[in-house]
Amino acid sequence: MSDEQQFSEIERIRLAKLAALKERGIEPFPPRVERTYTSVEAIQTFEKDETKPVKPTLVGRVRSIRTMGKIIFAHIEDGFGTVQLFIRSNDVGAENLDLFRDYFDIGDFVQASGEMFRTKAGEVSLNVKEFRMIAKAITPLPAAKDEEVDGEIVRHATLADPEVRYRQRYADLAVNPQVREIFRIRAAVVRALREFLDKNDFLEVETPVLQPVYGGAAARPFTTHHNQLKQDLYLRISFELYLKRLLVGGIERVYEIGRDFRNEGVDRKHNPEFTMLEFYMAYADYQRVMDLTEEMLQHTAKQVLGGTKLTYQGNAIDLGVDWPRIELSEAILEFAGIDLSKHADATSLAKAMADKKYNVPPGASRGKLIDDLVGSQVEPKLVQPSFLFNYPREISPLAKSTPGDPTIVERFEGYMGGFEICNAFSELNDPLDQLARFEEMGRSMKADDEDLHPMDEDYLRAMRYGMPPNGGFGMGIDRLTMLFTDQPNIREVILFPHLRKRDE
RNA sequence: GGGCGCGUAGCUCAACGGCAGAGCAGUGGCCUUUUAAGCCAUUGGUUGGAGGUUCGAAUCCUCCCGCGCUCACCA
Repeated sequence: MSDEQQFSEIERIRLAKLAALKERGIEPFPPRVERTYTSVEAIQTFEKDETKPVKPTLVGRVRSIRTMGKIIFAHIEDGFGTVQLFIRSNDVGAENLDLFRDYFDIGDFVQASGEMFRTKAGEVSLNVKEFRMIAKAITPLPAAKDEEVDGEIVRHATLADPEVRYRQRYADLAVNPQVREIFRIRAAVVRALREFLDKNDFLEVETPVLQPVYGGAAARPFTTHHNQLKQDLYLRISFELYLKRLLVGGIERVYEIGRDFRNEGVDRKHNPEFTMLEFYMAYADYQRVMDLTEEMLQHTAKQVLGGTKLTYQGNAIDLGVDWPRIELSEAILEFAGIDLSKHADATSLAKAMADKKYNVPPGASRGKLIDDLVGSQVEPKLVQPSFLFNYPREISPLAKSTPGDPTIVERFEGYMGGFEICNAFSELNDPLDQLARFEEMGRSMKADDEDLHPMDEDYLRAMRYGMPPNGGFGMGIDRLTMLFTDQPNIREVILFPHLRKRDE
């Protein structure tokens, strides 16, 4: 394929400009640049006292150009804001003005020096004395100004196609400042969580991503292989079993923030790799963890948003109140109209659900049915932050049973904005009970080979050395970020979300 | 995996069986205080791909590719 075919007309023109610059002895990609102020610093410094000269050297990407004969106005954008360049033939010389006009394009990175001043229209700008190219752009940025037909609404037509936005996130970020803001908030969320846990004496650790035995959650793993060891390995689906090994080792409070990988369906709440926070706290139970969860998320909201109130998809949410704690069976009675105490087995519960016209997966266990009820009838209604607690044992193999009822475990999930954000329990620390649970799971899994989970013998050995009673917690950082940035889709808070491969 | 929808110029979108268009971007020109600059001129398309129906297909049909929504799946 020739260059003629693989480059667009605009790109060919820009390549010609690039060649022309080199021809004139100008290096379009110099190795070093100078900068004495950011855009915002230059403007603010000047505004403090406009009688005092401010002579900055600025850098940035050209975002607009308005040529008016012997003067040129252009806006450049750096990582902090934008600033207008004022380039006048009288100041830079006719030759340089022509150079800018003929060879500089929107998208190019430039360096410019001069003196700050205020234009007749009132905008603080740089009166340019010298400028130079510091990086030439070949491909035009996917943005353009747009004009409403009836002249009412002013709108810039920037990249909107979700497919291109995700596949070419660099272009999305370059033209959509609100997208950059999402990832600043995301970073602030993680920072605030870390800060909170560090302050509460939790030790941050890193545990293996490549695991010989996967566990700690219900999901199919990604499989890989180590050549020299001649052994299959799995990308972790959770950190749980490794972090709890550390409790055995005498670390009382431990947490990890990192990536989990689950080989499952992709939708607006699921990406194959996602960021998880898990912490484990010795000598705490799940009620104590609920208290800490409330505190942690209130702290995070204050740090990130400056307060405890946020709006998610049109719903006002306040994290600042005491979160309601609703027993799971009560929530199901209230929101789904089914009294679990009257349906002690799967058959009976399935019938009750069918009577209510709820979806009933065939062959599901009672625990699975309850989980489905929560997901379809309860979860969407939990817009304000709240906890559901006391879950069925059969869907919680790592949680400790309640003292009064062996079929129920001390587990809670936190909900906000109509979806689950965290999952926690009083961790099971009895190795014999844990072995029984694994065997139980193994049996119920045999019906479906794909989901068969291996037994983690080493984890059981660790438990036999003695594990302190503890409360554990897991939370999806991506989903929390969705709430804090009011985004309906997880792809909006992941820089490079997974998409199907496309032949180009 | 199922259902529904979408895919047209660099970007945002029209045209919906009858000559493939607009705004912005680009290119050439005028313009020394613009900022949606303005004015004049102008380039740019295998309408996601392949096949079919038709005198004629961006438009209708089939298949494929990709994306979105949704359902299912997801201890």
